[in-house]
Amino acid sequence: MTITLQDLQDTAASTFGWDDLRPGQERAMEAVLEGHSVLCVMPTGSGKSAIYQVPAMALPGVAVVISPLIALQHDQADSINESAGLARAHVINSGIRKSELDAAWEAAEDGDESTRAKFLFLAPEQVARDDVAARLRSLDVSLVVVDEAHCVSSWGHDFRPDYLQLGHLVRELRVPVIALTATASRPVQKEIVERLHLKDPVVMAMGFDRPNISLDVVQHVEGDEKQRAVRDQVLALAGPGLVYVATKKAADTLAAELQEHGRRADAYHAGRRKKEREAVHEGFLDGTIDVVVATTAFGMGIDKPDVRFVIHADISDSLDSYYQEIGRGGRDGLDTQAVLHYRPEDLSLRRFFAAKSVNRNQVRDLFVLIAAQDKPVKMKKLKELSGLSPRTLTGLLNLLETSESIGDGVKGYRARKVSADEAAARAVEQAENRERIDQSRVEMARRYAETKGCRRQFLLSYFGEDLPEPCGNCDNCTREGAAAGPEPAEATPAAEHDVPFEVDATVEHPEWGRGTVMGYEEGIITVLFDSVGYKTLSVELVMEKDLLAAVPPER
DNA sequence: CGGGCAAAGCCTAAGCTTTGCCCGGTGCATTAGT
Repeated sequence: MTITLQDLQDTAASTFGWDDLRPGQERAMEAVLEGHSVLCVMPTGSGKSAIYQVPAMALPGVAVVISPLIALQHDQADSINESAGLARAHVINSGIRKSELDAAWEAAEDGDESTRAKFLFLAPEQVARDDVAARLRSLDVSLVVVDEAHCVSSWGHDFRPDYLQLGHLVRELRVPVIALTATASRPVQKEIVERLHLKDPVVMAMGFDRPNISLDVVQHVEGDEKQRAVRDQVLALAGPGLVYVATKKAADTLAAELQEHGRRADAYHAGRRKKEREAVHEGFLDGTIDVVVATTAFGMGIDKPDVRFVIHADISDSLDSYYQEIGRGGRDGLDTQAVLHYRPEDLSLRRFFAAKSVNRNQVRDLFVLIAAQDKPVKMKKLKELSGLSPRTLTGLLNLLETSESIGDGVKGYRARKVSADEAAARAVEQAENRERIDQSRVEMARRYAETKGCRRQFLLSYFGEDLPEPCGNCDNCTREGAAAGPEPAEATPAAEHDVPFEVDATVEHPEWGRGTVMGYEEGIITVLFDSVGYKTLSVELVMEKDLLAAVPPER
């Protein structure tokens, strides 16, 4: 039986009550029907979920949906089951009772297509289990969906290492993959495609610009004074809003202060009880809480259209994060404020978090252990043999695998022909690259905070997009004096066209190796180097000294 | 890396500065003990 676009439209209408599919949704679904994988970069609330829900419902098999937060999985499964009027979506995780777990698997294995489960929601940690992976392999799987796919790129070997193992599942199942995310710069998109082993994917990225969000940065010298400024600003602002802070303690303190001043505010961070977090989340959605003061814990899955301000009391760890956070404002298209309160000292905490170290001896020992096996060795066996914690083990395996010292573990890990010292060195190098890149992302956030040019041009250029004219909706564009007079700041308009390399071109630097041109801004070229991360160079200097060489694109 | 707190230091009693130390974000799963 061949499924047609018409079938999908029928399913969309009959099951979900969506009478019209948007062109972008149709294009993505068509690609899936043709057997292609799809990477969708679209803002929350733009109908991203439909892209997998409709085909999954129409196709005979089961869609395996990978999502980072169990709470989110339940919400999505519930909403599907409500639409379908039948339990077609099941959640599998450690908190589910045995009986329900059995029921979920049985529903997925059901021979009767009219009652068979259509969706299984799992976190990557589940997929990483050999028994779960084996059972998934035995199913008739129609699709693999990776929700919040940017996590594949941002959560490395130390936090949720199982995220990096998702590629194995994709390789084994050989079905179309739909990767969904709200924000992913070009390099992040590239990393998602590589990590998930997407072959020839259809990439659908909507423009990043959110012109209704005004961009401001307020510079501070003293910490106390910044704290007061943030508080006073929030007190003066109307409407639902978010305040991002760097630490849990700061979230509690500021929320309490706002409450004392009569604001309906509350704190959200991972240190609070589950019940409390849920209450804050719900209160924000239904309008009983106006201001949520949060750490990075708050964000994913929040779909509230009328957030009027997103204030950062502390700078984010990257512009990727920053853009994601302010992107939670103004989804309704109305005027919204994004204000960053900046102190250079705040960067130190971000640099601290970006610092990741790897124990060379530990990697070496693990490699020696794998090399000593006479046949490919499974995760479970390695856990016993090495005595390492699951997280450490997975993290080290990721490093050894991406640095190509061991095979991919799908049928067990096998050492390649390298010496143990070489393998350890490569793995350490791999981790150091990652750290340099993360540190350089912090550096780009600093440059954003300190730029004298149009903030939006800077941000969009970071995401590989060109905004030809200054936006007129950021502090640098509207500051007194900046707008007055004929093009005062734009002293070198001619240089704009005089760029040595296209955006996205591959270039080579004698010291930093290969990189990708990210964009231009005020006579500065930004290049993301594979091993050292973001670097900015003067265009004039690059041209004068021939600092960068063009690398022809790969065949 | 820097903020914040506690203890020590200063040098003559009560209060201020310096020194030393620890801590800091995201969530899954799992385990021990009620």
